Amino acid sequence: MVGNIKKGDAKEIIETDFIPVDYSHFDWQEENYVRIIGRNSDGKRICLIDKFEPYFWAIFKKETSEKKIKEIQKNIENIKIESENRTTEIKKTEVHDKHFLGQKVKAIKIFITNYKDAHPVADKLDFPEIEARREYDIPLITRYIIDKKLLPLHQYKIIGRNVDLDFEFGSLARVLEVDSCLFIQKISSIKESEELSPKIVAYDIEADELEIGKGDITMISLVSKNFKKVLTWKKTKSRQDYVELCKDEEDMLKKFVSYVKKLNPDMLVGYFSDGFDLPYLRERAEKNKIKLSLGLDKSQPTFMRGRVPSGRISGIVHIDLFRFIETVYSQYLQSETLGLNEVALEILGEGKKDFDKTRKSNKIREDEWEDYFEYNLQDSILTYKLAEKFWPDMQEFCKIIQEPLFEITRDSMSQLLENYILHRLDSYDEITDKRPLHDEISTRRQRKKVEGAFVLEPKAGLYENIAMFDFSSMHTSIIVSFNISKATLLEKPEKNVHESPEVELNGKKSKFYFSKELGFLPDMFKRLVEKRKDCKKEYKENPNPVTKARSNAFKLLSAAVHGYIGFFGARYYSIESSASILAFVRQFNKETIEKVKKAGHNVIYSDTDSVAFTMEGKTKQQVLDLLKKLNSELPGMMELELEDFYKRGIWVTTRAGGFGAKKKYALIDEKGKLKIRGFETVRRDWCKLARDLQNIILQKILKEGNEISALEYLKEIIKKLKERKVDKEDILIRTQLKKPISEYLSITPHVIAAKKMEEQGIPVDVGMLVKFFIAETKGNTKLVREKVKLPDEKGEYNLEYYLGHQIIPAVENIFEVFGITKEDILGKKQKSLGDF
DNA sequence: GTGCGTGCCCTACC
DNA sequence: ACCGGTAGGGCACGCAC
Repeated sequence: MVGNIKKGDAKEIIETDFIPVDYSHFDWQEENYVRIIGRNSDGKRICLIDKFEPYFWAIFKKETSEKKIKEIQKNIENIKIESENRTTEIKKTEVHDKHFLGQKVKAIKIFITNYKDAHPVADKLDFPEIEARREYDIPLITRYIIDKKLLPLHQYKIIGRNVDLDFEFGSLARVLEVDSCLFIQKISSIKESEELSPKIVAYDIEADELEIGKGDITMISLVSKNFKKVLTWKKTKSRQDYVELCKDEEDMLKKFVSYVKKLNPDMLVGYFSDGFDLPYLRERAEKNKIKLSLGLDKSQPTFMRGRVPSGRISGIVHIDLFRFIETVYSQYLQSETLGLNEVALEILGEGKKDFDKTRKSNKIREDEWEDYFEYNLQDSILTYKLAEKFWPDMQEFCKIIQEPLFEITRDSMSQLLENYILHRLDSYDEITDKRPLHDEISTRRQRKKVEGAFVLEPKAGLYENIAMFDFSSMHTSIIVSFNISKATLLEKPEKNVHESPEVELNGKKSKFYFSKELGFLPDMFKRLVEKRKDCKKEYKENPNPVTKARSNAFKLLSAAVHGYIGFFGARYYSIESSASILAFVRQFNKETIEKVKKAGHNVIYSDTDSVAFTMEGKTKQQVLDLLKKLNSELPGMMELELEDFYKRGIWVTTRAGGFGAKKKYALIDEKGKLKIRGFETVRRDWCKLARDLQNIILQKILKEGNEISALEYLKEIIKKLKERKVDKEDILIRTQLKKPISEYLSITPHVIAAKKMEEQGIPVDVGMLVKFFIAETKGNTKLVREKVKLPDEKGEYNLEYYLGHQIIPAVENIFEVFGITKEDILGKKQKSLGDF
């Protein structure tokens, strides 16, 4: 179905299929245009250009008369703003019946020449009849996608005319490295559409200094399908054919650009590349006085400021895979850090090559460079493989959220959800509410915390035959069932409305009321949760990477709803809603506990949306019947599910008060699979020795139902510790550095470790995991921090510390359940370290 | 000088 | 600035005795 795609033949009409990948906008003759880069099914790279007509809304107060509206419309049409180099005028206006926050309103759609004029024009509209001005803060591309329905990664049929490269859009279209450039005339959807098979290129650099641009870049690796390359200027013999020797750094940078052009990727993927590789390349290009013209329009990468700067390459989607994995996948990863090595090991079963690159390159021996190249190449190989692995996830998020790949791989969860909402408001005829400004954000941030969920204190002990119920998507199903949102919140109680339990907000106790007329957000969230259920079912029936990714995307979005409503940066923030939702959460949780008790069970534990209880001799069927009964009593779309049946479970006391410890338990299911929550086993800031020990002890106790062999095992480990046979790796403590060293008020062991690293010239970054161990020291110091040593420092581990502060604390409360005390473990008579 | 409460800090659960 | 409330627990520190 593809026409004869070639550049030239100005104005010729072309028809082609097309999948949008990269979106940007530009100004020409003071007007806004959108430029979309994508592919057709022949793999040709096509650029589409479309006109964008910017507009925003002015919403009238309820009682405004038709006459007054017409009058104001005229006034608005006459607005002119003179600025230094141009005059801003209103192109046209239209009066529409719309909805705003669920209310029917009359609103004027105000079309302006240039998107940039939206704010100044909006500021001019100070008519008393105008209640609000909205949508001047919607990003241009978002608006374009919503209005034209040209969704990223969907396939379309496009009819367009060849752009006259000599006359239209200045040199913009002419310099573009694409197969064809069309001005859009018609977009139509395709029924049996194809998916994009993206061309991915992964890259990675090695540099002498970690500070951006400070040292030379010694090598750059590039990996794509059937392609691998390491570029370097280091003159050393290499037997590997993938190593290409460049004259100098400048030549290497130029070759990098030319290889990227030759490979012609849709996506250029790095790992941490927003924060390291791309800005480094850009800086070094500048130092070498050359242009890093990676863009399809030969432009250099640009960096948008944000929490982390985002590196954008015109026409090619630059993806920092780390950022995407961090938001959408980190909760599923066991890895303690999200570094390339650990993530790749867990997901691909393959890690980085072993190479000590902490040395400056002049310290690297001639014969070691070969390994360094291989190390560098491997990083790109891993990045490439991860990109392939996560492509279904990126694709599904992109299709569901309907924002471009560049955005969805960098957005936080609440931004993703907000974009999901923005792209669906059209079907409710809703005008989008505004993004909070600085003052509003600080007010929101200053408010007192609202009371959260309820957690039941467990009674410590070993339990047999346990069942657990939990509410599915509890917060979201409460929102839907009680129609909770900013727009459905009523100012005062009315007849026949939803009423929240009493909540305390800013020191005042009150109830909140929500209309029973279905709100657009509750309706949208209802669809979201239903979609989540459908996709979960789809995945179970047909498990594959795509259905898994889709199911996961809807799961994450459903789970983010409540957080979004209470998030200070949200357009649809509503603290009254958030407080009400949490009050309902507490109420339903407590009611469920009571009902389960009343049915004759012993409720052991409960946290937020779950209840764990013993079977008390009842059959599984009886428990399922109870579940059915409880469900029949729940309102709306609220639903209680069976989490699972468990053979045994253990709850312990807190170290401090001897109360039952919350958020800390271990269960074993009927297949022998363990579910461990909160214990040191799952905490990365405990040493491996203590964690592994605790894990095995929990396993033995839960499998066997008693402590006998667990105790034997413990004694073995203590013996091994005392004989100093424990590996160094197993006694390392890892703690994250959450802020710069200087900002710490209290100087803890991990801060000391970080300081030591700094002294040794090891780069210390915020967010890094600091590794250290507690060593035997001379003198009579009490402070742990004075015994801190870095992993490669000489010294014996501190026996007393590891016994008294790692091993014993990790198991003490577990054995206490069986009436075995610390003294029993260590030998009764000895005050210090007894021997067995 | 010890011992305990408190604040800081980190990390987990949901 | 990028979901937030609930919770456990280690370490340092300062006050009470």
